[in-house]
Amino acid sequence: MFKALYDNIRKRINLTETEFSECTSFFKSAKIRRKQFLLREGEFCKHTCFVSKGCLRSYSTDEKGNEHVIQFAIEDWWISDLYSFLTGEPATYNIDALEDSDVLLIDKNSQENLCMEIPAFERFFRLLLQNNYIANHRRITATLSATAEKRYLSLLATYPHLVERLPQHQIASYLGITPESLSRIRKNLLRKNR
Amino acid sequence: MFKALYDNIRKRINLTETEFSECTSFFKSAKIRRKQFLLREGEFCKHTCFVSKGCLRSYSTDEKGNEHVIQFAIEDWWISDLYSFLTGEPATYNIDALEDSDVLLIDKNSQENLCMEIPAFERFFRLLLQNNYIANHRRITATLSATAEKRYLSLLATYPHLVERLPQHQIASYLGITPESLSRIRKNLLRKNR
DNA sequence: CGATTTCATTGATCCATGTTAAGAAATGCA
DNA sequence: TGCATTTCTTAACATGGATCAATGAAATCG
Repeated sequence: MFKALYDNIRKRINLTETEFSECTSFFKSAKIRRKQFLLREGEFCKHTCFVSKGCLRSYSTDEKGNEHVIQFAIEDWWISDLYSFLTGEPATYNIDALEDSDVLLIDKNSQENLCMEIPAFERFFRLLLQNNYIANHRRITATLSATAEKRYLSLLATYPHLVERLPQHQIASYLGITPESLSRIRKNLLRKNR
Repeated sequence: MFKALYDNIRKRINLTETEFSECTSFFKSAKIRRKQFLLREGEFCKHTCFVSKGCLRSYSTDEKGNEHVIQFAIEDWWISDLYSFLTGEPATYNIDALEDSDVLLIDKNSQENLCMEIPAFERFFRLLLQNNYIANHRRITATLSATAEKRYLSLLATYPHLVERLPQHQIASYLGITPESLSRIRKNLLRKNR
């Protein structure tokens, strides 16, 4: 079960086998069934979460009750409300499962202890933070300068498997448009390609 | 000249007078005249910048040549391409001055040395990072869920002085709309308030 | 100071996306 | 298996914001 985590970590830092088996004790594993919540808006985000199977998403809800997907996380991805996790403020996002999922959770204390024990993890978690940063960054630039169609194409190019795997209205929500609009955009693209 | 910096730092961490005068030596001061650049897309962002007088902005340019303002920084604000600064990748933003400005610059090495010398600065820079994080976060949520009018009102409520001080087309660019649209939105709001 | 550029406003028109509503297809569940 | 729910598509219409063009006002510069 920890194999996926090991591979994920090794993509970013070097660890001996021994160090890795040490590190696993800082994580707890959990199952989250479809539609179950890992975090609700207003709660405190205590964990950073690694997805070893399934798919989670984070999203916010506006006054009209519309959901806006912030991030998807399938196998080999990390997810959390990093802002709440870092600051200790209440979460502004919800995190729930779109599919029955297996996850590994590490809480703030464990994260700090792990960094004490194996300093390479300082770097690892900093890199996770940076990735998150980059993602936000890209998203802001994309929303400011690209049409929905372009953003869809870019998502499709970067994560084709995601687009195939998830319901279209979730993708639409991520892109910041309605399911109807996405449906139209797709139809249009088909027409163009013929 | 360092008074503004001192006040800014003291808002976040406690420093003795001695520590502060030590810390000033890590910064270099500079003047940036209106329309001059502090950073251009593609260069490496080597500095974090504190504005003690004037106003800077960061912005990206899309394929059509349109500018999209990412952030404004007037007196008492910090600005940089944090992503480039952190990762060492080339900058994706430009930073230039909207008014003749006085700034204090600290480069990456100095920042690290400063943290070694006065560990409280670890916390300080982490807080700057978090602020940036929060700003991005708010921006994403706002663009996903609020109309241009609402975003304008919210900017006006949070930073009224900014909106008064800057040319309207810069505000429009920050909001992700054209100057014409902003002009109409304002006209509309006036009508509503009468 | 006048000349030039930048900025803000307005109107006309266009287009992308939202809204509402309905039905079809797929999926889940009893 | 069959009914209920979820998902996707389509269409008609509404709307926010973009684009284009023109004008006047304000700021900047030589």
